Amino acid sequence: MAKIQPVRGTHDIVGETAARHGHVVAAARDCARRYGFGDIDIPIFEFTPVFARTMGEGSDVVRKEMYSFTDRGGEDITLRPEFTAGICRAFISGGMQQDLPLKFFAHGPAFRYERPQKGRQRQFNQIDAEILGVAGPGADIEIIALGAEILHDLGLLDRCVLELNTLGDPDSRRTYRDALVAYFSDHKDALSEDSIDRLARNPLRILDSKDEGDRKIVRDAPLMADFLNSESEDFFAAVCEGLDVLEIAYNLNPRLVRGLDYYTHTAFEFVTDALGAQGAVIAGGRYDGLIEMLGGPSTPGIGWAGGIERLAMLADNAPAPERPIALVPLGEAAERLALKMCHGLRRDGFVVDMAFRGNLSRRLKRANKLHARAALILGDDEIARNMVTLRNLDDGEQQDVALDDVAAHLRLLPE
RNA sequence: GCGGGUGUAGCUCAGUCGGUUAGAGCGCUAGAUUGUGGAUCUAGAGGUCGGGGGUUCAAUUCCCCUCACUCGCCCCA
Repeated sequence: MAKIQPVRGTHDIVGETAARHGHVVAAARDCARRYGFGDIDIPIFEFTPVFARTMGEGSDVVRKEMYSFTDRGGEDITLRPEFTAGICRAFISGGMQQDLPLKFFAHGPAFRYERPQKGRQRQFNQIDAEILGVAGPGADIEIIALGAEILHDLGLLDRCVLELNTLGDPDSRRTYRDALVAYFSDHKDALSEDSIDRLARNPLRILDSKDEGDRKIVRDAPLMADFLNSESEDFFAAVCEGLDVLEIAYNLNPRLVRGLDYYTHTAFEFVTDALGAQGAVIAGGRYDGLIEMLGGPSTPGIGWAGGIERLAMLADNAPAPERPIALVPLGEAAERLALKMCHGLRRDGFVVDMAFRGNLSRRLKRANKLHARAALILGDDEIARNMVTLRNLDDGEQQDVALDDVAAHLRLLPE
């Protein structure tokens, strides 16, 4: 390591990027709040089984992407690769059964050991929403509507497509899975190497293969729709009907499957073609058996996660930062007075910048670089008259303002 | 984990068919302007040419390895 470097797949988020990330989180949380979701903040690491058991021992995430380690007390710990399992664990440990239904919004970093690409880092940030304790399709409709509304608020909804599918209840899923295994086993010699591997581990995934040969075989594969029992069928119909009422467009995609074991019924992805291979910006589904898997009371759940980096790359409607007022003291007496004035104006709610050093010219240059609306120039002349020079930096107009009237005059300035 | 591309100043990039002190634009610093920013002009700072090894009289340039980014696969947010 000649030059000090960030660890592979990690990024420093500063400046414009930080503003965009902040905007995505703020917009999402604000929207979630209007939908009645409360904030939850969970640990960044958990005992490894929390993720290993729920996501599935056969899933890629568990098999090769987890940041797991033994801590100094000998505990087997994993940095969270997602939020859902941790939130369900929190639900169980916190004894929250009596408060059902619960609606949670969370955001923060997650970790997966993968090969980095644009929109895919090893430490990445997610927004996350979960509804616990609602068995009916109302939760599915609301959670998808929330995702759509956040995309709308970010100005991205018309650049995304909602892909929708159902995996049915566990019974339906199991019979379908068996049928798929039977079908693909008959065509095993024509399948790609990857898909032969999937056949053993996660046969549903073959439906999603990009391999040309696989696609041909998939074309005639049995369809989930034909294996849904009537309850699952009715459930999915109700979800679709709700989305129709809300005029949320969706694309029924029978090949949309999820890689994690805990999903049942509704599965969905908001995808974009603007990010290359990493098209999913918000994705999730129903996971009715998950909490039980963790040893909790049988409790239905549904949720989604969104990639903040991906959303931030697309969303260009972040509000411009508020333009500051530059305070420019000249001389020692002025420094002291300005220090106090600066504090007072900030307490009054103004965004105020006071450079730590420099003459008038330098400080005005800095003010200009910060895109300040105005400068308050305070020198011996002004102090003698109990005034301050207020310079509008957009048009160069200057006026003398009494020290006591500064706030009032600043309020009259255009943004 | 597999395959392809890229890596030269803070940023965006030229360039060297192997040969003295490696360039530009933008940005940065200072001055013209010791109390007036943006524009202009002048000057300056800033590079072990991603890192390590090899070939050679000589490597930023050729070869090997490695690291990082990037595109696709895999997987996923």
